Amino acid sequence: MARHLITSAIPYINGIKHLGNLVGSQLPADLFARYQRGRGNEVLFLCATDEHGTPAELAAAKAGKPVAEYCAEMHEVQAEIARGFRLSFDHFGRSSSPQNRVLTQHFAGVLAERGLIREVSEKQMYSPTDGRYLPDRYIEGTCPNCGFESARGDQCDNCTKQLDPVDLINPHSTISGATDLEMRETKHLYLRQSAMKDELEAWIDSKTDWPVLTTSIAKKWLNDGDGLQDRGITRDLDWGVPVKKGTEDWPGMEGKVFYVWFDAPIEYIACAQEWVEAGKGSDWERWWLTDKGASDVTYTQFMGKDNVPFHTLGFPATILGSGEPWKLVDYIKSFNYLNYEGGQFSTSRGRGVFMDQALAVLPSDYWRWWLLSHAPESSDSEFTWENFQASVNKDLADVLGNFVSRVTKFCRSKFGEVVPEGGAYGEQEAALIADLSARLTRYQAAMDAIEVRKAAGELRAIWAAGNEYLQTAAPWAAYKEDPERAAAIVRLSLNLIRLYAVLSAPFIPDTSAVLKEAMKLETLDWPEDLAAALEALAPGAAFSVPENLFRKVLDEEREDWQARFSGKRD
RNA sequence: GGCGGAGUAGCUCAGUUGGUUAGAGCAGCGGAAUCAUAAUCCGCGUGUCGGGGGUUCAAGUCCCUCCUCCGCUACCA
Repeated sequence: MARHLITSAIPYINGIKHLGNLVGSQLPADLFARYQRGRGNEVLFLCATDEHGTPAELAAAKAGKPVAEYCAEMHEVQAEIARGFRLSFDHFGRSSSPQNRVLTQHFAGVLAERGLIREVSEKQMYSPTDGRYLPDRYIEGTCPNCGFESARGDQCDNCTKQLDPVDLINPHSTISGATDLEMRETKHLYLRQSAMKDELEAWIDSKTDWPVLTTSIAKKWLNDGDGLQDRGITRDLDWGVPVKKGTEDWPGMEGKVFYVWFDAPIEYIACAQEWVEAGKGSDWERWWLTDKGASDVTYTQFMGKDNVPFHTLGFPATILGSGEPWKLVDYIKSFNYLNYEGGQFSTSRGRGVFMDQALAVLPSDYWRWWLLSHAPESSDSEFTWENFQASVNKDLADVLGNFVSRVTKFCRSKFGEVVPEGGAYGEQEAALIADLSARLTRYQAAMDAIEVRKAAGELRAIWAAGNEYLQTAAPWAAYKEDPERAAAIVRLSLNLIRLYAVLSAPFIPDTSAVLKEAMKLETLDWPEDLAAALEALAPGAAFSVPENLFRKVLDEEREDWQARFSGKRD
């Protein structure tokens, strides 16, 4: 039995994520986790909230709450929404956990011992009014290049010139508007990624099967300009993991915390510890330490393209630099962005559909199906309400839902709610089984390779094959001349429903559960032999006709939602 | 500006290492069927493969150039 460690990029704590965020990491990760479990493999699927950093502090302040309290509440909000989307995390942790604090400090200590951390004294913009150092993007002023008045400290949005906050004319804090900004000398720790450039590059070069999106971004950072740069891993903030060298204090670093991008990936490991702490598992080391049983683990990470540099370079530098036997990622699946109705999803402007809103409008399976079957794998893709309506109505209601409906209702009217006896599978059935066997092989190959859209296409074709078969076999016609023949056709068709319950589970778990219930199945065993799988439901077995699996999205609803989500969420 | 991704049928997208008449789903048109959520099934595509130039017996696929969209650009995460 293969063992799969699967992690999704951890969503930031300050608010509810939109569908683009969902389809870029958590949802495909869940698809893969469910598939691997379905195949009978051992899976540890982890995710968490990323809770540290300036935006969390500011969001808490805006909400008028202590940051720890704010994060605890928002974590629960995100966890509830994740449950709503049926994201099957084995544990949904928190980067602010005690486990992550200890582990982050441990890594910093080990890296320091191995000479991979250097101290740098630098000047940072400080705002006495705000009582904090300001990251570049929280400073605005007039662009010295083009005169644009709302240029940010890192880059001018008007002329795109890259800036340093000190270049700005009349700089002010975007938090308070304060203009009494001053440069202060402060000391920070840098991870010497440059010293590991060759090792990282060799490792990346060995990953010839990774998506080009992943490797091209990694190589760009490795070779851009002067090559891979060292990265600051500490910040002058209150909220975060206090800087320590293992368990020892770090002279000169009092009052500072680690940078979120240092501690966030480490949470992947800490989350496994939290999983044990929560009583859900007993041995995290066999997933994470190669000398404690993790050498046979396949580790797959899922993320949006903006996260790629940190997962291909930063976190591996931490792992490799430690010299300890931590499990390194085997495959990085990265995604492009999902756009919304001709533009971008916008958290700040409330443009697009957010996870909580999506669930309020339709059951999660509708969203899971559309998002996964349109996953932005090769390029950015686009959500439109018209496409969404057409796709879910056709694929879910017409192709899958109606198949289940016509088969179960026909059987009930002619044979009762029981798998009919009599007749035998013949040529048409053999042809169907051959066709489905080929499709199943392709479906599995696509899922193994995490080719999400291709897998969705194969699954849809498997559903459609049921309708094609039924149309050709025409049990309603056969019944008049040869009821036994009709019985065999219906028996096979009912077995198809059982097959669909199994194969569809990774994409649409709730619907799969409804079918499992209706067919009165004990388990959802993956079909190793298709011919045998289509005789699993024996003559005489009882079933029940389920309610229609999917209702259709109406034109009026679509228009209503189109208007409601075009901007400004309450 | 630099780097990366993309530009293929009305729409959403496939198109391995260049190789026969460029594909799928949806929409549209025609037909069949009537078990079913008017749901299904079958048939129907002359598309300057963003523009131009080049290499080649052969290019959507390789090279050059230009145009458009998107992302990243290291202190947002």
